[in-house]
Amino acid sequence: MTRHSWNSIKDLVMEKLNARHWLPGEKLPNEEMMARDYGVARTTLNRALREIAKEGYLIRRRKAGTFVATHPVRRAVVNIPIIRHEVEASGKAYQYRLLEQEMRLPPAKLETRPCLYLRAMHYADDAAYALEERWINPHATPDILTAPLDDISANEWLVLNTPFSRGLVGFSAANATDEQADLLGLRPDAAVFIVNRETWQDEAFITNAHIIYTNTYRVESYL
Amino acid sequence: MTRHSWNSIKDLVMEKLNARHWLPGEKLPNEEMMARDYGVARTTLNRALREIAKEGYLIRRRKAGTFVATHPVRRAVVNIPIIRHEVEASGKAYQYRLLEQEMRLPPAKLETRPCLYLRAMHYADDAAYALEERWINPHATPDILTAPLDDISANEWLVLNTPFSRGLVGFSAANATDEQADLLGLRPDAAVFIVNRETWQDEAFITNAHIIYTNTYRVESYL
DNA sequence: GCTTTTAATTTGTATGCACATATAACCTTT
DNA sequence: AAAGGTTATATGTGCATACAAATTAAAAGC
Repeated sequence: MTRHSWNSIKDLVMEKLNARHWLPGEKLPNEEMMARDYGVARTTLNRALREIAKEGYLIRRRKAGTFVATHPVRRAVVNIPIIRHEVEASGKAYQYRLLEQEMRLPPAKLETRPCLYLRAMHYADDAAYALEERWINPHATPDILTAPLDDISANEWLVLNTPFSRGLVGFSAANATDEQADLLGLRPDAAVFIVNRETWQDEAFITNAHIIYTNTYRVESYL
Repeated sequence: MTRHSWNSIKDLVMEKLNARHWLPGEKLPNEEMMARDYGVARTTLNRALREIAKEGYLIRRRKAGTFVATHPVRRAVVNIPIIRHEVEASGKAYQYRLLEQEMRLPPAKLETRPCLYLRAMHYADDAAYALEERWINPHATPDILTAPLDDISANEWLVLNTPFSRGLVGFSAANATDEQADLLGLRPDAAVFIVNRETWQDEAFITNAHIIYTNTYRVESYL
C-alpha cells in the first residue's frame, strides 16, 4: 500500500502554502527533513516540490533551499486551437472560404523574397466567425504551393505539415477597418479581437497569421 | 561521467519529432527499448517522454504506448504581472490613483452580500496606462477594509495577502465607453483591450477585476 | 580589509528494482 | 457474435542509493 503519492504530497504542501503556514519569502525545511516528516523518500518529495516550483509558488536554489515565492508569477496557459475545432466544439457547423491567394512581397522583417499571401473567412453556422490574413514562406515550406487551400485552411494544413522550432503569439484589440467590419458583419469601427501568430523553424520564417475575431470573441483560461 | 541527462534525451527526441522521424499518430518504441537505444535507465527516458507529453507533442497511454500527437495543442503560457511591475519593467514611472471606493451590491453571480467596489487609474510616466474596475469580497478577505488602498493598488495588495485556490482570466476587446475613453485619453469608441480576472478560495468569491488597457496594449507569449 | 580558495550544504539527476495501474488483446461463455 | 471476464503489456510511481552541480559560507592568503 502506498501511503502517499507525489501528487498527494503536492496537495498537502499547497494547502499549507494557501493557509500561509509558511509566509512569502520564508524558507521551507530541506528535502530530507520534509521527506521524513511526510514519511516518503526524498525522490518523491523532490518531485512534489519540483512541480510546485514549476507552477511558480516556490523558488528553489541549490544549497540555499526552498522558499515561498514572494511574487508568485501568475501564469495562464492559453490553448490555441485550430479554428475549425474551436467552432465545432461549440456545436456549430464550420465553413471556410478562401478570399484571396497570391504571391507578394511581405514586410521586410519577415522575409525578403516573395511569399504567399492569403485572406480567408471562417464561418460558424453561416455567421462570420473570423477573418484570417496570413503570410506563408514557400521557401521554408514548399509543399504549401500544392496544398488544397480551398478545402483545408492554411491554419490547419500548417499545423499538420510544418513543424516549427519557435513561435510567438500576441493578443490585441483594434478598431475594425471598413472592409474588415463588412466581412465580419460588424458596424464600422467596431472593436475586434486580434490574435497574431508567427512561427519560425530555426532561422527561417514560416508563417505570420493575423486572425481578426468578431468582438464577442474571448480567450479564457484557468489560473 | 553522465552521458545523457533526461533533458538531452528530450532534445534528441524533439529533434526526431521535428524531423518527422515518426509521423503524427505513429507509435514510438516502448520505454524499455528506447532506454536501451539511448543507453539510459528507463526512469530517465520516462522523464524525458513525460515532459514532452506534458508539452503536448506526445500522447501516452498505459498498455497502448507512446504516440506522436496528431493535433498537438498549441499552448501559450501568458504571464500576468502586477501592473506596477509591468510599467516599471518598461522603464517608466508608475503612478496609481484611486478614483472611487464604496460598498455596493455586486452582480448576483459573484456574491449576494455587499462588496467593496473600486475604480482606479494606473499611469506610466503621467500617461494613462489602464483603468481598473474591481469587486472585492470583504467576507472572504476582511483585511482589505483596513488596507491602505490609496498607496498600494488592490491588485498588488491581493497578490501579497490573499491566496486563492482557483482563478479565471479572460482577454477580450471592446469599444470604450465615453467615460472610459475620457479617462484613458482615447477618442470616443476607440477599441480597448480588456483583461478580466476572477479568483476564488474554495467556494468563496474573492475578487473580480476588469482591467481596461489603452488600445496599444498587447499580450505576448512564446509558443 | 579584500580576494581567493576550500569546504559544506542543498537541490538535481541517474540508476536498478519493485510494484501499481490502466487498458488493449485475448479467451470463455452464452 | 455479443458479453463478460482474464491476462499480458506499457506506462506510472515509489524507494534506496550514489553522485553531480550550484552556491552559500567559512577559511586561508595577501
